[in-house]
Amino acid sequence: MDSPPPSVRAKNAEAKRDAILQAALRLFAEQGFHGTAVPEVSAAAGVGAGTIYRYFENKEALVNSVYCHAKRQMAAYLLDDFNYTASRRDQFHQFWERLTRFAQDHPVAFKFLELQDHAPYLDEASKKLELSVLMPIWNFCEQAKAEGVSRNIPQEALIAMMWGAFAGVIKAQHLGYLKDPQAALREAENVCWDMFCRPGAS
Amino acid sequence: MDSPPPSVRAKNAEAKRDAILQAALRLFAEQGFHGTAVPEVSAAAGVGAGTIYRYFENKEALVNSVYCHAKRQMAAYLLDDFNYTASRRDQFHQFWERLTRFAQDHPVAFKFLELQDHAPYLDEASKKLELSVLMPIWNFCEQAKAEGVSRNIPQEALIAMMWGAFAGVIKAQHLGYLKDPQAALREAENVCWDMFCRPGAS
DNA sequence: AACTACAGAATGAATGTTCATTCCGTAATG
DNA sequence: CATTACGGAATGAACATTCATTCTGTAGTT
Repeated sequence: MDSPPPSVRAKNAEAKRDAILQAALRLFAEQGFHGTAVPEVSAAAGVGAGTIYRYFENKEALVNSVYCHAKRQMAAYLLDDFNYTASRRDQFHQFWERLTRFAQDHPVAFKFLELQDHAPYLDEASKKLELSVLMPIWNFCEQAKAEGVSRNIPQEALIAMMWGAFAGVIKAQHLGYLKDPQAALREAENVCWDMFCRPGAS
Repeated sequence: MDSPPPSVRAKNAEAKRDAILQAALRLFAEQGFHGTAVPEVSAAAGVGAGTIYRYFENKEALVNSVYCHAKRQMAAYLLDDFNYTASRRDQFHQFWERLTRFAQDHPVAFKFLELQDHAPYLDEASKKLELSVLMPIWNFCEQAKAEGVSRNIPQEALIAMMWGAFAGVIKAQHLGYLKDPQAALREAENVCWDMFCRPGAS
């Protein structure tokens, strides 16, 4: 609708907003929401304390913006150009490979999202976005189950376990527990697939 | 050494200490460390604000006491009278059944432990206790691997995934996502066993 | 047994600190 | 020159912790 002259102002504003979001992401991921002071964020972003309130209504709005930004990024990695016609195993591989790549490219964002999961200060917009990542995985599991590809147990439990296992390896990697993270992640895919599919089926 | 008369005083003191620990456990589990105010804890425990500081040096010492208490409880569930002579599969079943029972009997403690995992304010005593739970699981996995029972992938990754999967189901249960939690937990054991052991081996 | 005096446990108002948010003088923009 | 954005000191609320005081169980006295 409006775009003719991306004035110097607008450019700076966007850059400043991004700096704040990035600093907040890092600090919230490291110290949690309540453990991070707003002036701490402003200092890390290289702006004045008051400036944050020009871009975000308050601390809660800030954390929700960070959350939505990170979640949208994750959703993009997961879904952009996804090939829904591939075999179940290949779709699983796509999911795995995409989530892995997101976690590698944006480790801080991944940690942040895990930490703030289901936090009471997340608003409707954040919760709605949460679903946008879950839905395609849910549908995939439902279809795989209907086809008899996956185990015949409640999807809720299966999804919870697979996500938990995935998040577990990533966390172990971040903590430096894995000698060869790349290899571990590759093997983890097979482990999770065996978890997912019927025993006996390869 | 000293035990003759557990005087009224000593009884009251122990009861009060327990009330504080229990209130703190619940609030920290629900709102996190930084999200919980000390006077909030004292109110929930039914004692004065100052009383907390008669029993704990400060807020950090309090959260560490809560952590150690909960972790010791978990360790007791996991290890007391464990039968190390059983088959690998039966040992696995013991671990699973014991952890499950702990999570059912003490859901708040389990949530607390998951939430405070690797928090920067945990002291040496807490970190040491952490190991006491991990060690026997670690040894079990090492032996199973040596015998060719488990998958031939790094234990660190396997343990991280199994713990993640277990914590995932429990979390799903707490969030009310599972229609039949008991059944889900029973099936989850098999899923995790398949995760653990060589593909093809039953 | 009834009474008194004492030690130390409990209390919550008071204290100093930290934090989220606001305000205003200054600088940059158009 | 008029507007808008900025930084960071200022503000007031909330917090962790302290401390002067009250309360309570215990031991000693009659």
